[in-house]
Amino acid sequence: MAKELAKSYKPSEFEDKIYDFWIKENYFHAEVDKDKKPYTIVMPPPNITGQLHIGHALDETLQDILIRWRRMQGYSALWVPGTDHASIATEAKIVEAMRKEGITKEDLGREKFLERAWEWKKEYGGRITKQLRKLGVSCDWERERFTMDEGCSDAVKDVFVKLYDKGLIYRGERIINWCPHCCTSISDAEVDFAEQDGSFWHLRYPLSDGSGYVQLATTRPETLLGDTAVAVHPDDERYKNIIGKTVTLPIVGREIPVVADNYVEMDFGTGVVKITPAHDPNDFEVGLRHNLEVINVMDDTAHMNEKAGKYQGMDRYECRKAIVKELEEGGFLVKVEPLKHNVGTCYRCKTTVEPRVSKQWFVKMEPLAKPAIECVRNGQTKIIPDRFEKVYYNWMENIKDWCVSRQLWWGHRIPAYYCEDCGEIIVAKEMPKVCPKCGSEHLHQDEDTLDTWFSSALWPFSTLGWPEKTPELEYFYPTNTLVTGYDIIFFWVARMIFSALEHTGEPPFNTVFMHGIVRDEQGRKMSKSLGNGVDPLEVIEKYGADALRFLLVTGNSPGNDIRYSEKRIEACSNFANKLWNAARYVHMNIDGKNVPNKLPESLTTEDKWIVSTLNRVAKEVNENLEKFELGVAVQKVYEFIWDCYCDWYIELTKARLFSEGESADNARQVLLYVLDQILRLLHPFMPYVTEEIWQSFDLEGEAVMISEYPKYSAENDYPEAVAEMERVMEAIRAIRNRRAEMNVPPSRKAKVYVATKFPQTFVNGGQFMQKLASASEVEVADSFEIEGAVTIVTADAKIYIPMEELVDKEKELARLNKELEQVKKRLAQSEGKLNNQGFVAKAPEAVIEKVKGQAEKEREQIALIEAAISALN
RNA sequence: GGGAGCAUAGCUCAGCUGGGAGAGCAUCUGCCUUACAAGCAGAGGGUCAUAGGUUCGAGCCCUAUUGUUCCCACCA
Repeated sequence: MAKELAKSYKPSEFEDKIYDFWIKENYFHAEVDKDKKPYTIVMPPPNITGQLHIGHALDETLQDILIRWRRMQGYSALWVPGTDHASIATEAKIVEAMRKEGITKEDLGREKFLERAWEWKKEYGGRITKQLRKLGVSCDWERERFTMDEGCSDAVKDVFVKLYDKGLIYRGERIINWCPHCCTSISDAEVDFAEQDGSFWHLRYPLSDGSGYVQLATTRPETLLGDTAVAVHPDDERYKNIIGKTVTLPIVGREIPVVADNYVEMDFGTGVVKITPAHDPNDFEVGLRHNLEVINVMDDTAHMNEKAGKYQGMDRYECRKAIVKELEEGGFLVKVEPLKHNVGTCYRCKTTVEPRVSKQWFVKMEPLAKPAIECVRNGQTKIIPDRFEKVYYNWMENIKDWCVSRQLWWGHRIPAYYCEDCGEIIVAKEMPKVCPKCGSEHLHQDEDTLDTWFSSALWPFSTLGWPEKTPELEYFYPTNTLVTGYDIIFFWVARMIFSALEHTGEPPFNTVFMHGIVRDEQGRKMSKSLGNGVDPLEVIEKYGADALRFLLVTGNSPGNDIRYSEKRIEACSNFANKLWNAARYVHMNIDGKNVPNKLPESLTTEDKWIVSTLNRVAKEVNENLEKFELGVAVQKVYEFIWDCYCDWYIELTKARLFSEGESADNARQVLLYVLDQILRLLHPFMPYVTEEIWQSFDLEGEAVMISEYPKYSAENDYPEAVAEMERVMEAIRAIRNRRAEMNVPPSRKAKVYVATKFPQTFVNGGQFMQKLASASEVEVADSFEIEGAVTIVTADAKIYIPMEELVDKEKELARLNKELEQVKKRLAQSEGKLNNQGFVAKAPEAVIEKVKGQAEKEREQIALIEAAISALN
């Protein structure tokens, strides 16, 4: 590893090298270790079809921060990576590729198709995990899993069989959402509703007895071909007399009944609804209640089928046009009005879904949902932020059965077998040799595969070896934290919870840490169609992974969206550069001097100040991380490094390092010690640059990533030194402030007189005032009688700077008066509180004391300023 | 129709259990001070959406209103 630091910070020159080093040393690997406490995260498996996008970057960064932090705290920290087979998405990609070659799935056949799919997986499946590595993720690659690997597939079969045996999986003919493009059923959760401009066609259906007609309206005239009734509300006086009669379906000529059903809203439209049980979920329900015939008029691709008569072969939208035309010609069309309405679309391909009756496998949800609700309600699993618990309950409490079968080939084939002779259905992990009922050898497996989410639902335990009782499962399960976006609560989080409870008897994780999505600079969702996506790999190339990670975590609060901006990432990169240069400063001062990495015996006030501040920051950062306030934690680390260490402490050491001796030696030790602690504190957030810097020093241990994370220690807390240092710092700031206001260049030094009740503090601090406040000399006493000087009043000191020619008496008076006003205002506030009976009676003691202290300081300041004013007059 | 989030400096956002409003960027001023000009030192800029309420005390808690984003359900 590098033993010296390059002149400038160039992340691209060392990030890959550092990652290889970690891998080579096997630091990411976690073992069952009874001497340590386990900490486990399972990675939400990215789709094998996927390319790394900024959303992954956010998700992985948050996980990596948590896992690195816990690892450094001494946990056996396991982060299980893996990928998802993504049945629909992957199959669609492969089919598309084949289409370009002019072949279809059917041309190839199932076997050959799957061979091709596995080939594809082999070629592209590793792409995304390679990209993940660029981010610096410290997951245990030895334990990488795939949802279709042997173990996960076994878990899937096991679960399916168990649920079936318990009666929680059944096969039935129901109305489901069908995607005519993907040619498969999809679950309710996979339907996205989108508002579309449509039309409302008002139609007239003649009564069969010739006594008139009923008028109704529809947004889907083509489904008329499948109508098997019209419905009215049972209490609707207008239509009481026609209930039980029949109407004759225009064009088709079929006689269909008028039924009465509560589903119809009297106030909407004409109060008459056409009923198409095969193509509308509500109509399907009505159909069940009235024993209506179900006539499916479309095929798999939403083209009209033989039931559509002369319209057979037409696409549903062509058919719509044709039907409308014919209705119009036949005098059945009353009017057309424009209408905005919500249309269900496939979440993968955005094609309008076609509700359709078909035979599918379902998971019975109610019995599974109950314990899953309880598990969150009683706090076994906590969702952060907790507002998402409401979303979770809402979904779980209104859940419908889950359609899990898919008419796809790529995925887990349903372990159900049918006897061709007696029709027996056998659900088992392996195909039986003969039918257990009739002994026939003619069996075949169900053609369908399972919803991708069926296997993802098992991910937290299937990846740890379940259903085998592995040592890993025993030790690392239940997992600790699940980090994911709020957009997949239903798809994934909810399903993992009920699956885990059902199959392992325990919740899959104790905390769900939700994050938002990454938006562009204008706050828009990043999407392919908008072309506003940011490629994380390009960002890494340009600014480094550390800067990207830092961007994603700063200002991040649980559950909230964040915006990406070029400006912000520059700021993050500048921060890494700042740290880099601070490290170079330390090198410059310690190289070749054999500086031990520990605190020296005797510490100066500024040493104690920086050590104490570090100590307190470490305490707070740990607390924030415990509470998943990662954005707050990183902010504190940032401020400590930039403001405390760089802008103050390093500057403070310059005076000491200027002259050699014990004080200089001690300063070197403190500089190094604090830098080491800083690198550890920052490491989970910016792993690469901290490691590169850490390795450039000769520190005890192998790597910062496996060093111990800083924590609070009482012995490193020096409250008095902190108070003293702050007095001096306040004075320095005040002097700088005045000089800046007066446009005095730093090169122009001036003698400084400090009148104070803390003489020793300012005598010690004098050297800093010389260095940092352009003082030529500092004199300290109880009081001074100085004419014609600039007067600066701080809480603990009255400072005079004689700069006669620069002092404009009028201006100085004006400034002092302004300051006097401000302090008086504050005093009035403080006294107001103290004179308030309620405040004194009810406020906590500490708060009252604080206000008293403030008031006292303010009175002193007022006296000092008034004295300065009268001295000028 | 039901629910949730957000509204704080010109911009993007923090603000932990109520106890004297913060950062980054932008703007302005002065500095190449031997780690860093990707920097240093300063300055200006806020009725914390509006109106009530609770409290000794509200950016924070409660109610209503407005604007905005999102989720769920879905009306034919």
